[in-house]
Amino acid sequence: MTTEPAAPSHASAKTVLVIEDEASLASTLSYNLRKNGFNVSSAADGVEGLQAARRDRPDVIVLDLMLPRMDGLEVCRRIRADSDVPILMLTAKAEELDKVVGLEMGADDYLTKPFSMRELLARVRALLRRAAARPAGDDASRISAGPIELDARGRTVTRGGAEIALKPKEFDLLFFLAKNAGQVFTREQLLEHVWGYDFFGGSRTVDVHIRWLREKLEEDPSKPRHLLTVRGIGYKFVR
Amino acid sequence: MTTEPAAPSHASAKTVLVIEDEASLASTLSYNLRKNGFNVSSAADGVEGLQAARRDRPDVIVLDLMLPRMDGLEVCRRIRADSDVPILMLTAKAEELDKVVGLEMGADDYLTKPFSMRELLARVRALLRRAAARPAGDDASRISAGPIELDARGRTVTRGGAEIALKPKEFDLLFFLAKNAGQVFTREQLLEHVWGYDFFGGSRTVDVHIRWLREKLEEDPSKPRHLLTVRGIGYKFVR
DNA sequence: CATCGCCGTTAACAGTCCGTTAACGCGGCA
DNA sequence: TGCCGCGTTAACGGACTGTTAACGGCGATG
Repeated sequence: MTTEPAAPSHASAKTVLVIEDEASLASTLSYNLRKNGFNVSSAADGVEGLQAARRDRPDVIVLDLMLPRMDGLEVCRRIRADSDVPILMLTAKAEELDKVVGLEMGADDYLTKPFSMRELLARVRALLRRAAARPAGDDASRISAGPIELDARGRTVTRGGAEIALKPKEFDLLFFLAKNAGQVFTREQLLEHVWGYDFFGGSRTVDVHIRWLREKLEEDPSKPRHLLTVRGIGYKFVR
Repeated sequence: MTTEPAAPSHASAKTVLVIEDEASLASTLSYNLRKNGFNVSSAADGVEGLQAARRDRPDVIVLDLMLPRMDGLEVCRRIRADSDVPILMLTAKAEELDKVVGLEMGADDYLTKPFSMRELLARVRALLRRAAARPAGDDASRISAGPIELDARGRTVTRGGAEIALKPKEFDLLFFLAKNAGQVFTREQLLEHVWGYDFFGGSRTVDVHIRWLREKLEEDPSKPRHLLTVRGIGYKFVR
């Protein structure tokens, strides 16, 4: 992970996070982006990329589909779990389009290799314009429900101002449910969205995490007011 | 709009609406889509395209950005006003991307000319897969009948704003009847649609559930106004 | 490199809720 | 009036969920 203090950084300069394992491409991207006035940070595999995304809060992310340690789709999905940052995906072959269905995973745009720097820059700029045009309060990084407040940026939860310590999975699950408040999800849906499409464990895991969340969030865990069971279906979060 | 009972839909040929003014491209698109098993309808300008979209209810729309009479963005926006049909936009130059911001307008994907038929087909298929994967009940998920309101996403029912607790089967049965309001169903039909084709129990089960629903929904359960008996046939829901 | 501690997962058990069925009563229709 | 269809109730058995605890892995830490 290279977090070189980026070149001449204007106050208005936007930061691009490049997640790309192929060294030559990564440096070409960084060079050209910097030359065009962007701050650039980079990561060489999926896990580092995810960490960098959460830490650096870039304005745009350029994300390769094929990555060591965690593939691009999974990275994309996890970033999307608590951020609306525009994501431009890079795919090696047109055939991978089928796999991408990337927009479904939450990517905002994609490019098929090989591509010109000119095109990449155009798309990065387009994504930034889009993001700028988006209403400011549209940021889904903060969610509140009664006395409970969620902050995706710091991954913190407070109830009545007091911070509540949640384990990573607990936070992910709670945040997903809160983001889609009012909607019921089956255990399988929750596993797919929160745990990941490649999770093959049993669905009772969800129950246990719900139990723990209730213990920490609900006034009376045996009579939950927010994390509700929908018998025969699954769970939902209500404000 | 057909009012048949919503039954499991079998796989059938999907319809693509092509809205493109350039005749040679339009016919190439139609030819290739048909060759690949799609039904194709087409329109040569924006106004016709919008009409066709509303009339034909296609499964996917391929929409050129530059069109006579009404441009693609406007068509896209108007289609989105009352439909979630996937839209694939075609742009003449990469630079138009700037203008497109197409996804923001509600398009689901786009292609820059020139493109290969192979790529177009891949993207059309990807859009169809996306649409198919989208949870059913994602639209038409809210039904109201007088003071009674149904929400499929949260599986909640309210009467006059107050939430009514229903058991899983009760909700399924009510939702099915409400979705097909005005139509009479025999007990066997209800068992097939609500319980499932593999249910082998007796039909009196339906009666009991109707009874329970009346108890919870009707002002005077002995004189139901919504859940009506059709003697000798079965039941129906009226608004 | 070893150890510790945290977290996620799983299994097991208990309790609750729900769906089904049977039985009886009532009312309409022939 | 007799039969058939429907309303109504209660009870049983099973499915689903709540709850707890133990296990194993993984990263942190020294």
